[in-house]
Amino acid sequence: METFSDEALKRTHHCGQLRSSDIDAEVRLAGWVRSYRDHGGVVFIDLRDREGITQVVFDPDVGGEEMHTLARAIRNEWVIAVKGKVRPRGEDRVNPKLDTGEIEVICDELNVLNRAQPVPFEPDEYHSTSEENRLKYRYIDLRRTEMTRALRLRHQICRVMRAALDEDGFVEVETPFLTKSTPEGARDFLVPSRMQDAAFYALPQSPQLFKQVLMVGGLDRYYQIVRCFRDEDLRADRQPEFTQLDIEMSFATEADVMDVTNRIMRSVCELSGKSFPDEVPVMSFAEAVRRFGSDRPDLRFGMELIDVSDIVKETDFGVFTGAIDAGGVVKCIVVPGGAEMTRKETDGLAEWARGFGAGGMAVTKVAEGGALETGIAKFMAPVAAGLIERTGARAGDLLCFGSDKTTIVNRVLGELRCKLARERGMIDPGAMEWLWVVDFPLVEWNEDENRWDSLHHPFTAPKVEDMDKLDSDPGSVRSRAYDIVCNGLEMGGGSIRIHNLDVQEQVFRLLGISHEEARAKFSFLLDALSYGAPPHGGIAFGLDRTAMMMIGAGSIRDVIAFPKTQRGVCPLTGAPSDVDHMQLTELNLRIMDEPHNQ
RNA sequence: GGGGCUGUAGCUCAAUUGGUUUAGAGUACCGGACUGUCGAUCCGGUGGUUGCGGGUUCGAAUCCCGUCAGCCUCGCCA
Repeated sequence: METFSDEALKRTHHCGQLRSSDIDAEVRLAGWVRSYRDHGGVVFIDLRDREGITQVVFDPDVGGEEMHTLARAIRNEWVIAVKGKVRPRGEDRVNPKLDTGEIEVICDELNVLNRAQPVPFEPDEYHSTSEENRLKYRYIDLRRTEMTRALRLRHQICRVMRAALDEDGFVEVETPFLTKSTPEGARDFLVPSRMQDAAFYALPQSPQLFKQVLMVGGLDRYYQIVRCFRDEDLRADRQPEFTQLDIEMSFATEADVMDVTNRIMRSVCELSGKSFPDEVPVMSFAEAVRRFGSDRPDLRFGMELIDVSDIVKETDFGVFTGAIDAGGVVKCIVVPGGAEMTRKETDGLAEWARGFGAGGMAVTKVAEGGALETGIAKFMAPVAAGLIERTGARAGDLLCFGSDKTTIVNRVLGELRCKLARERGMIDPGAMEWLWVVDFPLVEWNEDENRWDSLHHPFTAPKVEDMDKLDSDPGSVRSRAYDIVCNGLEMGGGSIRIHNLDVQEQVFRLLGISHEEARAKFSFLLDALSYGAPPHGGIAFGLDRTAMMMIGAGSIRDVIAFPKTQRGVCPLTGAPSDVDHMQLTELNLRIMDEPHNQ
């Protein structure tokens, strides 16, 4: 083991700090060896810490033979501490790639703090490796400036969020992780109780009920940067544990929550050098779905969905007329310059559309003079002029049609416009298009279970003016929910909550939750509502997604220090793993089907 | 659970589409040379169950089947 004095660790500067103005200063640096260049006589080492890189020179004439011999043995990723003098490099030796490139440190005292085995990959900008390796050796991956930058920006984001909320009188309160399983929503992670046989805690999917109880408790304004847990399949933007900025406020309306949110996101964007509008546009759910086929529309490009049902029903094209007769719609999008797509490509769209439950994808191209050609051109010929006028399509454009039930058409064309925008380079990489989506339906019909499900959650308040339809026409009742969307990603969502016990019980009835079930699952909330609950509402943001967007990362794994793989495995620790038999016994648990998991 | 892509030295990739290749190169690592490099350079060397298991074939990294892992995605995620 290497020995060194405490003095060796007393850094005077970090590795990204020294400049020409520091020349002749006596300094101590410590860090990791990024590369070494041994010239036999003089040795150069690039020393890296989280702040940057400084070149250190080992010259036997300055530091002595013993130091020089030790310096020659140094390898990549060893941890060393040096003492020396800052000196200029001379004009022809300046390294413009480094912030510290005008100077170097000529070492007179070298301490090897720790050696390193050859690393599985080198954490510099010239090498890459599989994400699997990066996660397994995360401690090496984290040395990369890109990762350091991501984690530090994430920290800054949290900091400005806290600052903005603190300024507005919000109080950060912690809520339990060992809590009660909730009936709806995602699958819970369960934690067996040792003290109570056959009883389980659940890790919270969100602190929803606790924050409402805090409002009843008079906290008035609460927030928390908090971990949430959902046992569902993973995606690029979904981890089984993820972080939310969770907010709740009393005596608040939709506008109040949206104001606070806008202020926070503006600070976060300012910090990250991203744009945030003075006024965030607000769009109803119905309009978003009608025009963009999505409740989280990406406004960085056009290609809106255009209803052409009334035009094409005059044709003899059975696919369209059949869909309309069955109560569906025909809509289309105009792909600018899309006529250049090949037959193979447009056929590929039809195949792709089937993946979303559509029968296919009809296309046709706009030629010079407004004529249609290829695809379904001959069927559309009689209404070509009407289509051109309605859609505003120009020569060289491609028309893509969806015909089916309204929900399927919106879905397919909504996905299609995003896919084409991506693939055809129609997205300005620097654009940030923020949007509030409001007036969501309170419930949606669940075909499989034959019942109404909450769109948001069961505690979302219905709009006062729609209350009278709660029993007669639940599907048309709008809720007091709102989502904030950026570039087609849902960044956060919330609602004004139900604060009245009668209304809450009415909504439970609508959702098919019996009085007994409601008492069993949420008696604490129902009791709380009956003891003087103030009107209140709030919102929750995906912090990981926010950080991902601000850093421009492709996956939330890049802004999480220790993320899990798609199968929920942590490559670093190997979790999840089997446990000692004694631990199971203590919990009164037995593995039922051992081979199932092998 | 379904669909797609990927898997070859520690790492990043080749291997003329089944055939003189003992599966190569760069980098890392080991040894040597070198007092101004900066992704140092030069010389030499170690390093392989081609993810794993079957099969087809005179012959498989290459074709087929199965399986495992990673990524993307549908379902799922109030």
